[in-house]
Amino acid sequence: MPELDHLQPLPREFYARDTQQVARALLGRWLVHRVEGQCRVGRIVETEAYLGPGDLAAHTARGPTPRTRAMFGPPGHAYVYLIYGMHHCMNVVTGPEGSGTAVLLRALEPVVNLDGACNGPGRLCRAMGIDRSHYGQDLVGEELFIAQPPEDAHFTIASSARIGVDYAGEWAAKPLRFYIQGNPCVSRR
DNA sequence: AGGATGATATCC
DNA sequence: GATATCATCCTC
Repeated sequence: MPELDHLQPLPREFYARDTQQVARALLGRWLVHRVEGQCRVGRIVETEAYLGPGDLAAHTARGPTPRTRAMFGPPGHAYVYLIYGMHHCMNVVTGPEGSGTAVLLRALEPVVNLDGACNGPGRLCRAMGIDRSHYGQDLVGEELFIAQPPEDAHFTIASSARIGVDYAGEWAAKPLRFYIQGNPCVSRR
């Protein structure tokens, strides 16, 4: 049983970097949600980078809208949205404020208190208990955050095209999905 | 392979 | 105000 009480949020500077760098750096770190008296923890094993206006696969491709306000906000906050009327997806906002960039969290390896599957962005949010009430929430905080795990395992990072963005023209093929090679919790494809 | 299910962006 | 679309998941 890991020492859950000692887990600390990564600092704002972690997120205020190049989005692809953050997407890679998030792999292997722990997503922590303190909710309903329990601490839910999953190890991030799959991410996708969304590079802001101009990235035709990004929600911010055509500039700010009411929905994407958080994604244009300061780094280290959550951008959560509802997709297909029933699934939530969680992103962490990256880069300088106003860049409209974020990293989608796509899959976790269960560590503590995760019931059911957590591979795939919708299942991840369901298992962690994340929904739109977390929209814009500061991840440099006590309730929902990302932490350095107590012990670091070595792994290899692989990349591929992002999933579900075939409509995005030449942006669909860019290798902006990152995952821990060989990890069984990575979503299919 | 197809349906669920509702918010959102973009049109009129 | 209408409608097409969607960074998905589950069942058939």
